[in-house]
Amino acid sequence: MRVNSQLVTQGMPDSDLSDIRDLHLFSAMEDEHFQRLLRASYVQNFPPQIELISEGDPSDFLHILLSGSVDLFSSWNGRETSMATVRPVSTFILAATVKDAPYLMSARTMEKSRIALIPSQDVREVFDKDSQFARAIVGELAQCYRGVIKNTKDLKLRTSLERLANYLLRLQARTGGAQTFTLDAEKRRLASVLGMTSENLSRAFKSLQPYGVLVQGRQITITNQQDLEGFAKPNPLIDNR
Amino acid sequence: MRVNSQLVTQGMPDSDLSDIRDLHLFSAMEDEHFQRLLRASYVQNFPPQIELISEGDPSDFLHILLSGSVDLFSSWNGRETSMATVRPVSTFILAATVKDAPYLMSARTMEKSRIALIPSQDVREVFDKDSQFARAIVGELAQCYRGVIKNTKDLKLRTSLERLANYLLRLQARTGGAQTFTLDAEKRRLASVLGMTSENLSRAFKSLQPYGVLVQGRQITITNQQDLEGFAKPNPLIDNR
DNA sequence: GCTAGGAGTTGACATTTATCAAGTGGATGC
DNA sequence: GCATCCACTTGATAAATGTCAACTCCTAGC
Repeated sequence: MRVNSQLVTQGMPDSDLSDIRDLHLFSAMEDEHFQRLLRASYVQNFPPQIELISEGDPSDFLHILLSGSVDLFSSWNGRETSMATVRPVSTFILAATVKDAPYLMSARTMEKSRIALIPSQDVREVFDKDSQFARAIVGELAQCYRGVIKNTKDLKLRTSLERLANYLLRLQARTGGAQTFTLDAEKRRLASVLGMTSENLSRAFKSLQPYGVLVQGRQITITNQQDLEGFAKPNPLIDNR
Repeated sequence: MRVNSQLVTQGMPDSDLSDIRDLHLFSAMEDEHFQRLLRASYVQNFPPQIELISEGDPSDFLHILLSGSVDLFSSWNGRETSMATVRPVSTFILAATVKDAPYLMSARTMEKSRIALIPSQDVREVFDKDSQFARAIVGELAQCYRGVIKNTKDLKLRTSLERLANYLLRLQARTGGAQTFTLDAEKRRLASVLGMTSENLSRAFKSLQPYGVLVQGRQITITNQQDLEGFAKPNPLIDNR
């Protein structure tokens, strides 16, 4: 145990350890298995704009973002699109890890980021031993699955203007519900997340002005909550995420 | 055991039972737990065009399609889109069941269908007891998750023409790889699955003609495999599903 | 055989979205 | 303080996609 403990904490501060342990994914599992998971894990700091993962690569590590932010994106035929933004503290690329299948998305840091890397092999081994862990993974995967389904509904059922309006309402709710709040990403990334071009996003913001949306740089003010909600028609089966 | 066995087979023929048992999801679990699952389950035949599930409903049953076919679709603000097609033998709405959360999609039979219904409550209970079952659910959910991610990439990175071209190549592969094969759904449903209108699908088929696609009703012939693949640029990280 | 209905197609047109090119404006670095 | 860079914006235009209406064609039902 002494040795394990030594290895575990090698380069991994207690604060990181407890951040990870507190994640829903790891909170219920046995201590021994948690130690086992971290045996060959390590934490690393990355500068901004570093590509951590390229889609198609074998999934060698389960990643846990401890601080900073990570963009998950995909490419095809010279085009690229942002699929999601990872914010601390959470894991990413869990599905590839448990299936031992290639990553479907690439990942790059958006800012200076601190990331824990757990060997996928160990995740799969512990997953076979620890039922609590297996159950937590089920919960996590089901959550992720439902998130992607909601995103698909957003994409297929709404115009880009409607997607933007609902995005703003979700962001407002997520940041505390105040009338004024701040975009959490560059507008061009936001455009890509919403499935549109930067130019179109610019125009979309203007088109939302009559519905009570004031844009000043990254700062958004909802001047008429009712009008915006009337236009956006948010729906829990799409927007609760 | 006698009693259980009696209950289990009540209205559920052995062929159905073994079809279900053979599913990856149930194949490794303990017999006792399998019996437990089926205790309050039943099988029902549905006519075509019956709405089995409405999005937003509580997820009372895990559904297993034994024969026929089921359309999963979603609506918002008077619009509707097909999300996926379920073909036998497979389960659907697993994520809602394990999360005990409302369905995100509605489901309707496309043809006469035979469906087993397992109380979600039982699924969650057995899932807590049977590690093998929990593990199988992880595999299933990860698979589903990756499927939806691929679909999102398809939607965001490709034009409707490219989506159709790749759909045809996937269908061709799925049906055995012959030059000629048959569409497995109405064209209007196909259009909705691909995120376009029927009218647009009609024109898209015409636009693919120069690339070696011959359409005769529901029958498709790929007259120039190379040209079509050159245009479609299929990619395993999007199209292997 | 005839009719009615519905899926599919087609054409004309509108809307949405992307592309390209030329700005603006603010932040950074020397 | 000034030049440079880069995100963002704006306008003009093109391409993709949706809408509406009319039409064809097949089939189910009588």
